[in-house]
Amino acid sequence: MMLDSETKAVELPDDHADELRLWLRLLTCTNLIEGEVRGRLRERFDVTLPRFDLMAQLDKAPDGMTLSDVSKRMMVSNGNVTGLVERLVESGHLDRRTSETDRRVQVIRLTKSGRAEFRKMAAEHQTWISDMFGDLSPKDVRELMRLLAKTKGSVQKSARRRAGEAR
Amino acid sequence: MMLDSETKAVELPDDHADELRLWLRLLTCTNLIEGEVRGRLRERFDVTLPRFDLMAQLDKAPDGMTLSDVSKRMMVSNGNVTGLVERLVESGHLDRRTSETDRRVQVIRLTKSGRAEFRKMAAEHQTWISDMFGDLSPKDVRELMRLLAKTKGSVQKSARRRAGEAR
DNA sequence: CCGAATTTCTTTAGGCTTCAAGTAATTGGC
DNA sequence: GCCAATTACTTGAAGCCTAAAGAAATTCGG
Repeated sequence: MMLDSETKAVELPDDHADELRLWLRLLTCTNLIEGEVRGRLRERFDVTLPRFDLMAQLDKAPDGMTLSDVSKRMMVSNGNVTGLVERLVESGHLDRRTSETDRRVQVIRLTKSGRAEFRKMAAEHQTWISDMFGDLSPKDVRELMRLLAKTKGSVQKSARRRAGEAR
Repeated sequence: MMLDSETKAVELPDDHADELRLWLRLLTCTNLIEGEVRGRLRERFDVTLPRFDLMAQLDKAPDGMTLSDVSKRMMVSNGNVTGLVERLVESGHLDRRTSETDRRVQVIRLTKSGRAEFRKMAAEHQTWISDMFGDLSPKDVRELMRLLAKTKGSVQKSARRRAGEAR
């Protein structure tokens, strides 16, 4: 049983409604943006969001990444990455080779043309995002960054608590 | 952003990097929470998140909803709802009938047992969310709500601009 | 009334995603 | 060296999801 050492003096009688509303609003915002990005990527470049995300990871790693690295970074399952990579190699965006030192490991990189194509997409993508956040002042942006960082930490702590319980 | 290795890396004057970082952080937070909720729903109730979300919509509508209503509320495609509803009717959680006044329309409701099961899940779900946001003060929560509302408005405005352009 | 346009839902094809089980390669204790 | 455990990835089954095309019912202008 988990006990919080920092006990709040008075907790309102189990009112968790605010947090729930916050979560729903967070989800709505993300879905709105994600849907918009998805649609624009398809419309402008005929590419899916997962493909774009994978290429974005690889663009930051000139020496390539293993499938496990990608899986962790993208927070998706291993099997998922296998399929995604398969299709991107097929279409010539990715290059894949078995590691010299560990034959279990597959190292993937962007091909030259894959990288060029990604850079074009990324530049436009960034302007879309900037446009979508257009109404927020620089101060709003900073404040949101701060609060989301705090949120992330809080969620991770909670997730660790749960993972710990499962022992 | 880095340019081609042959070219010199240049920071463009109109820098949108902050907004991009904000978007990535927002996405990370949402994914973390969503993944956690997904895992707990599966573990505790052997139910998927989309099923839970659909039941949540119906719980708020005692008189039922049409598939189109659900589709709009959940921000997913029509065809998606068709399949989701099919499986939930199959499992006895939902009741589905054709509207008396318009035979194109399907009205779906929670069954008695479906509602009971949902209420149990929802109660626990709310405590998970509350726990995950546990490190945020009431003031943080309010501030996040405010900023996300502003963000939502900004994104919708941008989306309308795009939709308008497509004429 | 008639037919064109619209609305509601379903179907289809393809892709994404997870979990769980399986295979292959490596590591580490003995 | 040997073999059990671990790690990296793949496969398979099921479900989720979208866009696009299609079917059925309704609405509305003329």
